[in-house]
Amino acid sequence: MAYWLFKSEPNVYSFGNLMSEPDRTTGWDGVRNYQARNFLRDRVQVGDRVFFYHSNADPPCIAGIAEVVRAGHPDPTAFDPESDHHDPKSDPDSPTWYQVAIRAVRAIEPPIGLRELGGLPELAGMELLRKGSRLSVQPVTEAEWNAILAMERARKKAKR
DNA sequence: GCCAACGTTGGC
DNA sequence: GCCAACGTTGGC
Repeated sequence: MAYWLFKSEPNVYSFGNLMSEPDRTTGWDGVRNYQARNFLRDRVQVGDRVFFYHSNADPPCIAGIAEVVRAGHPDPTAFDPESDHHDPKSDPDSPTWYQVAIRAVRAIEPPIGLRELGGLPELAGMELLRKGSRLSVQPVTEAEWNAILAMERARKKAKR
């Protein structure tokens, strides 16, 4: 099992939106970056865990955890002229863009802000924290994943 | 709103 | 293949 971080702007699609879906599941469509596409197509597997990150939010934060319920398959919005993500150059016989399906596992409440993450020494090499990082689907190491969950537990404990 | 960092496009 | 111009991302 591998770990990932998926970015979404909450005013477009939030973790709350995912929780409200039938079966709390959605297709992660609309990714139009080749590096992110390669991860979705080739690397993300059923059972992998995902941090759901809110970008362009106040504050930017990890808002929840999801699991992958379907591995990479062609993104149907690329072929839909009505979609904002329509790509007329993508050939259905050789699709350019891929999606996976994810299901919400649980919210992280309150969310863990980017600034909190920046204070964790274990995350010094994390892609999310790299200046200028824009990758919307990014791998998370097991050490990074565990450090973030440990911070969440420590926070709960401190509140009691 | 600003702007740095980044990815893509297209002329050459 | 180079690289300038452009559009986008995303924190602040």
